[in-house]
Amino acid sequence: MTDIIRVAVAGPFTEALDYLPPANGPAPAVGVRVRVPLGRRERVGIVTAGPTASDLAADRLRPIIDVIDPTPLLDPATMALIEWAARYYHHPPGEAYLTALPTRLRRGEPATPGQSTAWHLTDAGRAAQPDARARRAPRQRQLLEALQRSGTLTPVQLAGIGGDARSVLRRLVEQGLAATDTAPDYGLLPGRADQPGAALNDEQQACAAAIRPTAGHAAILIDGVTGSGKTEVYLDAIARSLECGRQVLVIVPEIGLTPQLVQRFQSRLSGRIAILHSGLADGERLNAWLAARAGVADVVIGTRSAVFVPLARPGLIVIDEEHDASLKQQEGFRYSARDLAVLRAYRSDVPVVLGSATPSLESLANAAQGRYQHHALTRRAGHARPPSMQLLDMRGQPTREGLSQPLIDRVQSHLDAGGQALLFLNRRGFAPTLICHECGWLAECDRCDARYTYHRGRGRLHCHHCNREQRLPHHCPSCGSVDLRALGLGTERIEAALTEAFPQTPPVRIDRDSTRRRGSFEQAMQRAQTGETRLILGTQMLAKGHHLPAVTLVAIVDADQGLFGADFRAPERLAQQVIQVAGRAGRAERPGEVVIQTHHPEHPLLQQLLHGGYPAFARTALAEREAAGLPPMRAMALIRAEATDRHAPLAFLRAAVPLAPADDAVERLGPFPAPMERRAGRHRAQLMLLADSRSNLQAVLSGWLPALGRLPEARQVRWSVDVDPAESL
DNA sequence: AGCACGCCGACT
DNA sequence: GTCGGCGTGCTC
Repeated sequence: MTDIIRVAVAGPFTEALDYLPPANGPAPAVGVRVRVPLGRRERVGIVTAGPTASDLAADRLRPIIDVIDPTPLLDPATMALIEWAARYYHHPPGEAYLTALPTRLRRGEPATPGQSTAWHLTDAGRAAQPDARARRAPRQRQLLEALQRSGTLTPVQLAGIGGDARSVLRRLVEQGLAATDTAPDYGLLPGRADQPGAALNDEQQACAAAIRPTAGHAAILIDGVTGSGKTEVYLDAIARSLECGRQVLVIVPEIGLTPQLVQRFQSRLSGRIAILHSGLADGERLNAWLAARAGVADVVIGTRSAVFVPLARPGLIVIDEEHDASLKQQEGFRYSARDLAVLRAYRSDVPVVLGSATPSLESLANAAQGRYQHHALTRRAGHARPPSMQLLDMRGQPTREGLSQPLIDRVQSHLDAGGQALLFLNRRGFAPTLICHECGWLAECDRCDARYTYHRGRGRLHCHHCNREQRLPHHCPSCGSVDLRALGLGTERIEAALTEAFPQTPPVRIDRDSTRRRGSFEQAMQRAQTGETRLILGTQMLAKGHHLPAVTLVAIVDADQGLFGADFRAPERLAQQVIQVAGRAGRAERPGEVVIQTHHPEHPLLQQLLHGGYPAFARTALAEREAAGLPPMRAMALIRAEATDRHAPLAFLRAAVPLAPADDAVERLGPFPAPMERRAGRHRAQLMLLADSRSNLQAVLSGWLPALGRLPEARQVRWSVDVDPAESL
């Protein structure tokens, strides 16, 4: 038996691979990156164990090519978290390790931060008498004084001085008065702590008091209505953590990591802040990651993947908008940043805070079972009162492009009273369907089982599922009629209807189409926030975060689409959307009003929301999930398969069923075709597993999945497992 | 996932 | 006679 090193490399391997130690030099430590041969290629991998014995025949072993890191890149806790996640989500560990690393480290580049030049005075420079300086050119004098004042000058500070400071400095260096050195530059943002926080009310105080940075692990769910000041509680807890010398990790949904949020953190906290999100340049991302790992950053604000960032001195983890589906990766390594953050906090023995105005049913169930502390923030900050909510029965109502007369009247009266109105419709484009009035032909995408959405502004048909676009046909391809009509509602159409109904008050539309240009979202929001525009309409994008204090009316244009979704989570999503959008209204002095257009005013979900708000809805929804045997009461996993061939996905899943380990504790549903069977030219099917316990589910998956890859049918499909799926479509 | 090998169709 | 299509199989 030869001593080998285990190395996790990207590829379809369920385990790390065995390698001989490098020919020249000692065995690399666990946690360092190495370059290894794999087939004809060379790969970067992470050492996960060794030296140890191999089960493999010696003649199949190849040596490590070289060792990249002098010291471990990943600490044991981070490695254990990634290993655990790879097993739990049944994803190859090598891929899990590499997705946890910034691109540059993945490619094997050195783990060193950016460098910046800094200038300082030499002894000669310091010794130069003030009067001697006085004889110098004014620019030189200015820089000498600046160097004297601040000790060193960095490029950022130089930019503040202006002019061609660099060439003046070069002169000073030539004269021996100044010298350069290089210093690591992690590109961190300074916390300025120059704004006082609002005093916490008693609810916020009780909640903040429960977050004790040095008292070990606790999971705290902050269930706070919009405007109740969750962020103030986070900031209070973060500041106390920083005072204890601990780092804080804040995880936010992709869309939540806005400059405004960063600004707010900077203005309220001291210490250095690192930002981690997908929009960063490779170098910036590497710097932020290294700063977190080195303990140079005190606060790390990041999206999903930041849950894996190593921390030198972890003290607190915050997950904002914990209900948000974007915290679950939807392809490849399908991990939940929220769930992993809770596990990580537990293992690091630090508190974790989960905040939302509309907590996921998962988190509410955890709270009910005593695993999380549950803190409700029921009062809005300042004098803002909760909005009143009202259903508008659409049945039999005449409508103008989807707007009922009562809704138009409400909008008018709010505008008359000097308020702003916000209309929410979660469907962009002009209309979701284009139909031939002569023969009934529908404009359908030829790659998806879906209809084209008609975008009038662009004069095109657009499939929202595969992004295929087409010019608008002049006449029906089936019968030749020119009477093609738009059926149904989209934001463009509402915009047109509003423009006509309120000619004096031009609306601003905020959706992915209208905000495609860089900065146009901020611009539109600006117009809404300053009151320059008093009619605001849009999608999803409106529901998140931004304060619109002058909005007094919020209208949900069409609640019906969310009531009968195929996904069992559709009602939860609708409720969250309604509450989040409603939360935009009446945040200032004026009371807000929320109206919901529906053809199903008697629907229990709407009735619950209306009379008991989100908590009442959640109670009912949890009872329904319990009765139906669905998450969060039971654990779920999906096995998905897709292929260009129509029959292959179902054939694969049917072949898979008999290989499943017998276990009565795990219920199997399907296989069945996905609700939208064909998408982007691929046919899709799935098989659902439900179990009373996660460990039963895991046992079945572990005993089953390895056999699936060996099925001949597996070669015809792309298949994947999704543990705790966020969408079961 | 890559990247080879290998065994059948249309081309300089 | 080759160039190249993508089915099949392997990587420690």
